[in-house]
Amino acid sequence: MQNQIAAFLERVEQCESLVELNTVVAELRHIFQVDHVVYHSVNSQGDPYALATYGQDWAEYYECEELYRVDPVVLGAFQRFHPYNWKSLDWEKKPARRFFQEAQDGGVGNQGVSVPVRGPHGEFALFSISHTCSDEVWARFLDTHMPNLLLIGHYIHASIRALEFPEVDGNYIVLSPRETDALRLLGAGLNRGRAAERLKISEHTLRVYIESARSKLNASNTTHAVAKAMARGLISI
Amino acid sequence: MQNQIAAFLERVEQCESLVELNTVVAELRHIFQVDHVVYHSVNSQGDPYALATYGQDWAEYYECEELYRVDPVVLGAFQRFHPYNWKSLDWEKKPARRFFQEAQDGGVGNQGVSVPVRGPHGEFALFSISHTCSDEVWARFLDTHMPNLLLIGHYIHASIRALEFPEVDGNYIVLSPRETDALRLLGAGLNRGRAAERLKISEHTLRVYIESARSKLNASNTTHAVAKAMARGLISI
DNA sequence: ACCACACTCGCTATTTCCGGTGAGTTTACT
DNA sequence: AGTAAACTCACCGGAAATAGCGAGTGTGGT
Repeated sequence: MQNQIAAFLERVEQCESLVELNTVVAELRHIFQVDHVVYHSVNSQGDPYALATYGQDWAEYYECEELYRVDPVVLGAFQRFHPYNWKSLDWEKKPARRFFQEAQDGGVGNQGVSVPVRGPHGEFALFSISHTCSDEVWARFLDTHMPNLLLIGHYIHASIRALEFPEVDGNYIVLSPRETDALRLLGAGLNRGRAAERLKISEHTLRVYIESARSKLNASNTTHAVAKAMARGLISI
Repeated sequence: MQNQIAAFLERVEQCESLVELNTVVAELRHIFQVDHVVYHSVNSQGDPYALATYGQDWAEYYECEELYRVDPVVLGAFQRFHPYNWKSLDWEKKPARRFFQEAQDGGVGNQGVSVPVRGPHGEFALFSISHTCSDEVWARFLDTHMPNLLLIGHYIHASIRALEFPEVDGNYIVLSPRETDALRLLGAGLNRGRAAERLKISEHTLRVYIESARSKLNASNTTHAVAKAMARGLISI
């Protein structure tokens, strides 16, 4: 089994198109003997991408009704780090119960597990597996495969990133150390006065850095500059 | 070997204190037969945490001189997702070359690999392993252990989170749709007037959203709020 | 039925930021 | 050895954001 998974990861890594990736990922159903496998970006914008083995009816219904706003799996993803069993989520609320029923009818299955995947540039995606079985069988499955799921989710994400951004270094922007310092402190909530104090320079000098960073980043104001710098991975707060 | 690693992951998961975790992680040196193992949070705020087997001299020097500002390993981490070989970084610039030399003298080793780890709440950490050996030997090591390193980094992070925040749901932040809209537009460079126009609401109403988002995020100003929201994956520009 | 919260609107004073114009020293690449 | 870029400092007027006081509606959960 572990060999099968290692081979699968390698295949994912070597995919040369999203279509190919799609078919490779769908094969996981056979490897794990489960009903469905899903990878989709949760992020509101950027690269909306979904790759699912669900029936088209359910997928379309989910999309049209914007069920991600109600789906406990998605909502729970924001606060979790490790792969989590769907059973551990809060299904008590009325909309959640309704959603669960509809998902069942849509063929999703009564058991599921999801892996949150966070990338640079704020990408956020979910890799999930769902199945129909008893709690005991499912618990055993999770016990064996939690680490594998984490790996698979990350490898799929990495592959998609590689396919979508082949030339990462094409439009590189380099901020000087002082510019970086300035944006980092501003992003951390300091105003110009305090940031200048912290860097032991005059506020005027600090302003020069902000403005040069702003012009490099083609940003219209400080907030924009900080946001762009974060999105490009030039700073982190 | 894979059994050893599975056992290690389990031990990490069951650690009941940071001290214990520290010793457990240090044992990785023996499992992998490498010089050093490091886990440290890169984030400026939140929970500055470091766990390293480096000599104290180097660690203190690094800290005092703020070498993270120059360290290509840290700078490269911001835009990477997958574990990356230190050799793949840009060591051409003068400060980088100097840093490399100093790190060598500090006993870090000439080879290394790092795993970026991103959590909810905007945590960002690096798990790294360094060693002294030839490129060929190192390449073989990476070939075998890349997936393991990813797992280990994530499990350590999860363990630290569990120890530091036993009550995960205490400090979770949810922005309302309008608050999200507001921060996204501000992060995209619009000023309040234009953002309000875009959302077809009065500027005053927009201001209310900004302030409620600011208070939820515990941010001192708009820039801070946008930065925090981005770091947490609540918005993306 | 009530409470909490999301959504919508307005005014004023104070603080902070933006844009434009300067100049001088040191460091680094070619 | 020359050029480019980073780093440091200063002034001023106008634009924008923050802080402080408000009020009213609609929805969802206990």
